[in-house]
Amino acid sequence: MGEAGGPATIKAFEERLFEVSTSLPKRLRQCADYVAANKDRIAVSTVAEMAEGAGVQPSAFMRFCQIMGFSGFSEMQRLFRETFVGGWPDYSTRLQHLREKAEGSPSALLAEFVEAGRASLENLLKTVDAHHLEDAVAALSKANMIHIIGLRRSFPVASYMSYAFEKMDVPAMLHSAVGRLDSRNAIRDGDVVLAITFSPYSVETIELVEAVSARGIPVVALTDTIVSPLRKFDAITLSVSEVDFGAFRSLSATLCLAITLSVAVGTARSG
Amino acid sequence: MGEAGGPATIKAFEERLFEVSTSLPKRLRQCADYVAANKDRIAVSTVAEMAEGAGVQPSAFMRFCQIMGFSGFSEMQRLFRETFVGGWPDYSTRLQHLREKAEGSPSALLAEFVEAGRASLENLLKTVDAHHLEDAVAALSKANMIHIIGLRRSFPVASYMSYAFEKMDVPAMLHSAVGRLDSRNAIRDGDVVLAITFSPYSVETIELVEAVSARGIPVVALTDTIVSPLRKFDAITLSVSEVDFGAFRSLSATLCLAITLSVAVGTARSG
DNA sequence: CAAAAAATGGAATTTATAGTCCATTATGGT
DNA sequence: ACCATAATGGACTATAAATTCCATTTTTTG
Repeated sequence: MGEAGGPATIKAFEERLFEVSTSLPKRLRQCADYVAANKDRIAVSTVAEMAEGAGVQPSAFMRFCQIMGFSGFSEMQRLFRETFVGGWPDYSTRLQHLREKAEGSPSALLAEFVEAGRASLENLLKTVDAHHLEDAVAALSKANMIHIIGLRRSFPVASYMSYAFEKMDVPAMLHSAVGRLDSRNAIRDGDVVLAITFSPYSVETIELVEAVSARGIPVVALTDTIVSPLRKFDAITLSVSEVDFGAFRSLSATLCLAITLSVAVGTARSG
Repeated sequence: MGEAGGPATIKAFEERLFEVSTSLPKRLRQCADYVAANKDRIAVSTVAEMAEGAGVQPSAFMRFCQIMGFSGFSEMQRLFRETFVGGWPDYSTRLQHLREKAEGSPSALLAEFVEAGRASLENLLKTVDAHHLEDAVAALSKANMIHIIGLRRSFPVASYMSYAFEKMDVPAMLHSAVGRLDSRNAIRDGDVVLAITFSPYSVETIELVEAVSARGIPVVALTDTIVSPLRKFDAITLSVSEVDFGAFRSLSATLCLAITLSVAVGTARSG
């Protein structure tokens, strides 16, 4: 205990965490990352729980506490328990509070979007058709190459899937329409097109689907409702309905479905 | 009520507390009063501390817990600790199990991602700093031009914000590094840079922030934890921690914050 | 490529805390 | 006022958690 004692405030704690985080071996870095993302849990967890969360041994977590400047876990925990005072109402109380009291402020807006996102996610589970999802995974898994098209509002989803496929060594090409270059001739037999479009639907996407569909190329479509124009073509359609707030959508549900599709295809291919 | 276990929710706890409070001897009533006024402390205190606060012996407090329907203090405390962290039992371990368990079933995978997304959203609401958010909105609202940079995994977020700003007539430029063109000279005095980066952090983004930061251009950063390298620079930092699956994140919380920021800036400018 | 240093995992140990028991004190009824 | 009953305080025990130690593995360095 010759140590003058570790950080005395959460702010100091964060600074120390950052300072230390640059030069840390594997396991201790895991501790740092987990702690950074779950500071609120320190107050109510045991070393064993924190260690498990970080995916390390309790003793490793202890070493981390010491590196942070504390004598051990208990001392670190004390900091968080004391700072905890009376704050932290639960989720629903806080949400309500933000909505009413902070009306017009960015925080209130955040509360609305969070709520819309949550509702969309819950809805997604109810509406997604398990068979269609499996069919989509099967089709994409068999493809020589996956051609992803999604423009404007759908572009974030398309680019995200492109990133995910790349990371999993799934051959995929993102059709981004940069410079109005049309790359539809890159689509060959044995390939599959993954089309993403939401109202208002991009004509470019519809056109592309129409063209490849006529050639007998399988199409998997990620779209909003059943009335989507992509329905006309003989595509495996996955529909997501986002709850929107004002004129904007948070895309939570769509991205959730997108990542699921990506990971499922990735594992199906490697397995 | 069967002795099979005490109240399972905070609400049930409060009801039981009220129900019981009418017929209680002196010391136990002290316990009830103290608990009613300090519910939040239960999660982070020991019996001894609670007893001292209530002005009774630890054994008296134990009896109180039993009268409330719990087997002892630990069981009562568990209720409060769990509702505090949101009820999720160890995500990283759960997702690890998912690897083996949900293989072959895309629907199960979807359910997990939905759940992860929901948890991330709840967590976002709890952890976002209202002041930083307001500062970020203020800074971006004053900008002549907003320069958005976000590569790889962050690119979907960057492109989404770019789309949203465009729709709201907010002057914004997406720095996409297409063709390795470096457009940092487009950034002028009076502009603001909005940098988005998540672990593993893109060097291009860090470099850009470093360069413009030195020139005195304000930077708003959207990043994951406080360990992010963007911390070094004098930026307004908004951090989001997303529950991830291997190398993948559903981005639900991140996009939610992104759209909030966009809409807040959009309305602040037009108002 | 071998030796040294650092990092790690797991078991052993220590400490703190919850939970129990019983003698003593207060309370209410006859 | 006395007995019966309930409530209380404090010491004791069991249990769970924090912390330490050391053998083993991994990484670095000459």
